[in-house]
This record gives sequence, C-alpha cells and structure tokens, in this order.
Amino acid sequence: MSSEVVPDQNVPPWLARLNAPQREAVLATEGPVLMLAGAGTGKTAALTARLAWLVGTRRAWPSEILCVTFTNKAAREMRHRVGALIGDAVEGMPWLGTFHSICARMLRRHAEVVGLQPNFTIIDTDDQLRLLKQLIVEHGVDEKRWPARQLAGLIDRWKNRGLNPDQLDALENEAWVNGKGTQFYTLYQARLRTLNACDFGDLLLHMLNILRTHRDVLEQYQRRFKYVMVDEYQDTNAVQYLWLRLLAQERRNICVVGDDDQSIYSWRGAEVANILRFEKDFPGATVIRLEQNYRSTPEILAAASGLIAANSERLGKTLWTEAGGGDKVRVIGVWDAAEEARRVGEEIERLEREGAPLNKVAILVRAQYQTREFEDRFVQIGLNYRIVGGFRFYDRAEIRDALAYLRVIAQPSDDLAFERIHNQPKRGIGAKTLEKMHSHARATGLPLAAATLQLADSDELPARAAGTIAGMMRDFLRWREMAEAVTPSELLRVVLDQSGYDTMLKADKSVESGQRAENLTELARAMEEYETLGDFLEHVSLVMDNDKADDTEKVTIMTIHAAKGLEFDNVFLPGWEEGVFPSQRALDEGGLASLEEERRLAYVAITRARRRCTIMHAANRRIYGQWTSSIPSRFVGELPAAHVAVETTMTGGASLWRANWTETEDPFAHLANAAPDRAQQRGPGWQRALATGYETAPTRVREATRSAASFAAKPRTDMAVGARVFHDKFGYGAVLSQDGNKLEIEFETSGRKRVIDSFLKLA
DNA sequence: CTCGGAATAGTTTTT
DNA sequence: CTATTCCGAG
Repeated sequence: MSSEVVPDQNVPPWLARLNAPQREAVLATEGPVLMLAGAGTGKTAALTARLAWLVGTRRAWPSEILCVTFTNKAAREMRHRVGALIGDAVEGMPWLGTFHSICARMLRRHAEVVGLQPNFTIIDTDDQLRLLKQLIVEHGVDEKRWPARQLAGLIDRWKNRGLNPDQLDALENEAWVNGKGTQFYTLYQARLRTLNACDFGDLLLHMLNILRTHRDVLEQYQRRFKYVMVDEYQDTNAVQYLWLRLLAQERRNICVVGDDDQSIYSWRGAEVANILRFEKDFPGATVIRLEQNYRSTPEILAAASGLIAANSERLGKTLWTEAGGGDKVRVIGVWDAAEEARRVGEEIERLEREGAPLNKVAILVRAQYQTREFEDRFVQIGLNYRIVGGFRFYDRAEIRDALAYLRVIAQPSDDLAFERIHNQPKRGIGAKTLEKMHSHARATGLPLAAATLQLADSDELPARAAGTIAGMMRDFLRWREMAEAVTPSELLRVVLDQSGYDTMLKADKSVESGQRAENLTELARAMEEYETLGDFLEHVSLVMDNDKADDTEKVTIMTIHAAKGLEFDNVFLPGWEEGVFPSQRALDEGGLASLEEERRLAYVAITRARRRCTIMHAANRRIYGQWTSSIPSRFVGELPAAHVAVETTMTGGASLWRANWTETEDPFAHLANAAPDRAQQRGPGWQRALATGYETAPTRVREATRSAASFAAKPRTDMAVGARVFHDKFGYGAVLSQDGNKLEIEFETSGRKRVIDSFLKLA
C-alpha cells in the first residue's frame, strides 16, 4: 500500500500509512460519505485520520466538528488517538462524545424550552423504575399485572423511536393497561418535569423536539457543525437518526461508519435500516468499503465470512487479509458444561505454558449465566480471570446512597434521591411518616424535602419524628453551604461522617460492611479530580463505566456483546448449542430477524480472534437448575467445512458418549419420543460431529486430565464455619459454609469464592 | 421497624 | 439454581 503513495511532503505520515480506501475516506471531506467498515479493518484509524485531516487542513476548527460515538470508551479512545495526531488541539473538541453526553451539553443550554432548569438531574434506570412504580400505585393500577419494568420498557422504546406522548398510535396506547399508554407516559413526563429531571431517553428526545420546533436553535447548530461524523452507525436508533439528519441536512458533510454485519443491538432500539437507507437519505453519497482486515488469520476470516453469508439483507462485504497461515477454527463437542469449562481451562494452561499472555485470551459467552461454570473451574485450578460486565461500581447500594446525599445537596428538589436516603441510616422515619411527607408534598406542590421541612414545623408529626426531620434538614442546609467552600470529595467525607452513615457501617458486623466502607473511600478518591459537585454528578450519570486499570495477567470472561470492538489472540466460544446460541428466546420469538441478529453476534464473536478461535458445544447443560440436553448450534453447521477442524474429545472417550446416546441414555431420547422427526433433524453441526469427530480420530480422544483438586474428595473436618483460612491466590478469609470438599470463603480482599479445601491452610 | 421465609422471575447493555 | 423482591409476623 505504501507503494501507492506519491511521496509528498504535504502528506503527513499518518495519512501515508493508510490503505487506499481508508485514505479515500479521509480525503472525501465534502458531501455525504458512507464508510462500510468490516471487523478489524481499521475504521477507527480512518476516522481519527479524517478528523485530524479536517483540522490540519483548516477546513474546520475542532469546535466545529460533531463526532458521535455510542460509548464513553469509544469517545475516549477517539480523543486519545486524535490527540496523538494533532496534539493539544483535541482539547478544544467539545463536540466529541456520546450521543447522550453531547445532547446533555446542548440541553443544558436550552433546558427552559422544554420546561427544565439548566441544572436538571439525569436519572438512571433505578430511579426511573421507582418513579414509575409510584405512578402506577398512585393511579390504582395493579402493579403485579402491570409491572413498572414493562412500562419503563415501553417508554424507552417510544423515546428511542422519537415518539412524544401525544404521538402514540392506538396500538401503542393499548400496549399498557388496555389504553392507558398515553396517560401514563404523559404523567411520567410531567413528574420528571416537576422533579427537574430527565431520563436517558429524554436527553435525545428533548433535543430532537427543540431542534424541530425552534428554527433558530437548529440553524445555530447547523451553522456550527461544518462536519459531522458518526461511529457505529448501524447501532443508531430512530431518535439518534432524526437528530443527526436535522443537524447534517444543510451542509450534508456527514460521514458515517458502520458495519451492518455487526448490528447486534436491535433489541435496544437500533435500526440497521438506518445504514441501509443512508444512500437514499443523502443522495450522491460516496460509499467506501474497508475490507482489508488487519486482525485475523485467513482461516478465521473465512469461517466468519462463510457463516455470515447465511444472512439475507446484507450490504455485502468481502474481508480479506495479506496475512497467511494460521490454524483452522476448531470445533470441540463435549459431554456437559463442566467438561467444557475443564477443557477451556486445560487449553489456557497449555497456552500459558507456551508463553501466551493471559491478557490476550478471552472466553466469550452468549449470556451471563454461562460465566459461572468457568468461574468455578478457574477458582479450582487457580487460573487468574476477570469477568467483565455484571456489577458496576456505581450500582452498589452504598455508592448510590452516597450519591443520593450529594444529589439532594446539589438539588433540593431531587425527590428520588431524598426518598432513597430519608431513612438511611435508620432515623426512625418509617412508612407512615413517609406517606405523610408525600401527601403534604402533593398538597402543597412542593418538592418532598421542602414539604418535609414544613411538616416538621407543624404539629402533624409526633414530636420525635419532627425532631429528627428538623435535624436532618439542618444538616442538609449546612452541607449545602459547605458545598460552596470545599471540594466534592471533602464534602462527601463530611456527609458520610455527620449523617451517621459511617457509624452505621461500623456498627454492622457483617462481612460486607468492611468492603462497603472501602468502596466509599474509593468513591471519595474518584471524586478528587472534580472541582464542583455538578461536574461530578454529571460524570456519574453519563460516564458510568468503571474500566479499572488492571495490569495483572488475567483471562477475560465476558459476553459477546461486551466484546464488540475488542480483539484477542485466543478466543474461546463455548455454548454453541441450539437454545443457548442462538438463544431460546431468539428462536421462540422474533422470527428470522432475531435469528439473523444471533448470527451476526456469532460473526462478531469469531472476528474477535486474532490467531486462534475455538468453538465448543456441550451435549448437556443445566439451565436455571434444569438439566437440558441440546444439539450443536446451527451456526456450527453453517461454518464452511474447509476452514474448520472438528476435534471432539470427551471425558471417558467417545465410545462412552456414543454408548450413552445410542443405547442406554440417549440424551435425545425424549426428543425422539416426543417428536420422532426431531431426532432426524439434528442439523449439520451434529452430523459433522458424528462424521468427523470421534469416529475418525479415536486416538485423540483421551480422559481429561484431572487436576489435583478433584482428587481431594474427602472433606476436611478441621475447617469449621467461621474458621480463618489462607489461600495462595486469594489471601486470608473466613469460612462461610462447607459443601463436601468445597468451601465457600469470604476473602478479605477478593470477595466471596468457592474453593477446594486442599488449597486452604488454617490461618 | 426488622427479620426471615415464600414467591418469583430470570438474554444481550449503554447512556 | 439463585438473586431479588415481597409480605407477614413479631
């Protein structure tokens, strides 16, 4: 590719390094551009270079470019990489960020247009649910039959589609309590307005409404943004699309990057159609395909391409690579999920012995519940792992309590926050008092906190309750004054101390309380980089990720969704069974579209691998406590045979497996009985497993090496519940319970784990 | 108000 | 199976 570059001192090296289509995408600055960038084709490199080029050639100031991503992580990376190209100018890029953070920034300027104050609160799903629940109960709807979750889901969907309450059609209206959709959506929006709050969907919907109804505001932004760039365009939903179209339709300098084959978020409103219709919306668009892959071996690419070819409705791309060699994609069938985890563990230990860094090994699963089996196994064999996703730092109860205090200080009208902590720590203000507070607030139209203060002055409450409330309100007044003078971090420390929260934690002798206190210290530390309380709260609500830098060598276990955009040398893909992947839900509902999304997910999974990719399927697995037999995923059968090596290895040898299902305990016997034709429909993956696997390669079949752990079958008697123990990997801990030779231990530094007793010493 | 047992509901996840 | 939520008794 460098040979194509005409040496020219005006061409910066970072531009010369790009391949021809990437360079074309950079240089096509004027007019609409659709960049179809396959997995691993260097789209971020092209996008950052384009940004640098626009600024470097003085086509626009950094502040005149709108550059939108979906996640904070992507925004951060973009900022970082652009910074490497053009230096500090990137600091002046206020409009590089996520859809939500950019809209929040805009909305704070125009808040009054939609009836909000500029310091509005951004509420999260938790608050949203509590608020909706209140509304549902208040209006006499049976919360059992019509759960708040469902309403939240509907409202989210409406907002994602850009629908305001008055724009719901009859069908949508019917979706909630037989015709109360509009009513509850309206109530919810009104309630948010009185709370001076917004949910995530509102950030976009409010801005869209403003741009639609206020010509002057729209024109101001159209004039400002000379260039618009959008990453992961296949993930945009309707509001985002409409918002972008309004902002870009005048100048038409919009460049979107995406890959229809990697669209895996339709369930949260993303519409692949947006990418498919780009050329219609912006006639004359330049379409550029990035197809040269810099990540994977040709075998991996061929397997992935073959699989995705089974989808219809594709724009179509052909990935290729200059690299040669590499192993075929392996497919391994095992007896059950435990063996699957054991195999993966062994493979990883082998890789480790060969010197492969664990940081570049990943196990990608379809659903979170699959992680458990691996976690258990890796604890047993002492393999370092990290599970990505699941609990987030800011989701913890104590963190949310602390934040609620800060929110009430920053915004006295934040009823949701006030309600959260009104009796936390316990102040003796129970349901009865709370109900009085609520009804007084409703009667006076005051925020909860203000109404409560008034109530405390009256004789409505028992003297003791009135006293505590008055005291609490005095605290808040004092903290509010203090907030002007001290840093947010110091303020938090004072609040935790004076509110009695610290004391409450100290009094709590349970194993978790120590960790809680530590988390709060961690929070205070994280706050130190913020100057004002407002800055910090905005950060918490919009930038809620906590990718803690972790330099220890660990295997990553995460969902395929979470792995999008990442790459690993060695990738393990367990659970490729019908009902797991594709998921049962996708098979039951959603029809072909759902199935194709699952297939795209499988494509994303395979293309994460740089060097080696191992797909596995188990014949038996326990799902929600039910033993389930399953057949290999149809996706296994769709892999092009020429690029796949089937290497089925089972504990006890293949003959055992075969004996099991052919004669005595055919795991599919019930299927054959219930639906005789199902037995014949075991799919191509199954057929291949039969044809290639253990039939032709019996010598490769071997007893899985048992680790020392599983031999220590006799439970020890010297480790009673409560005993203090020591573990080489996890340090000191206390025994919580014993189950045979497995002990559950609360480790002082690494939390609760199940380990085998032979790895423990009495401390 | 707090505790404990029963009932229940469980893809994927960002903001 | 298991984490969470809900409800009723004390």
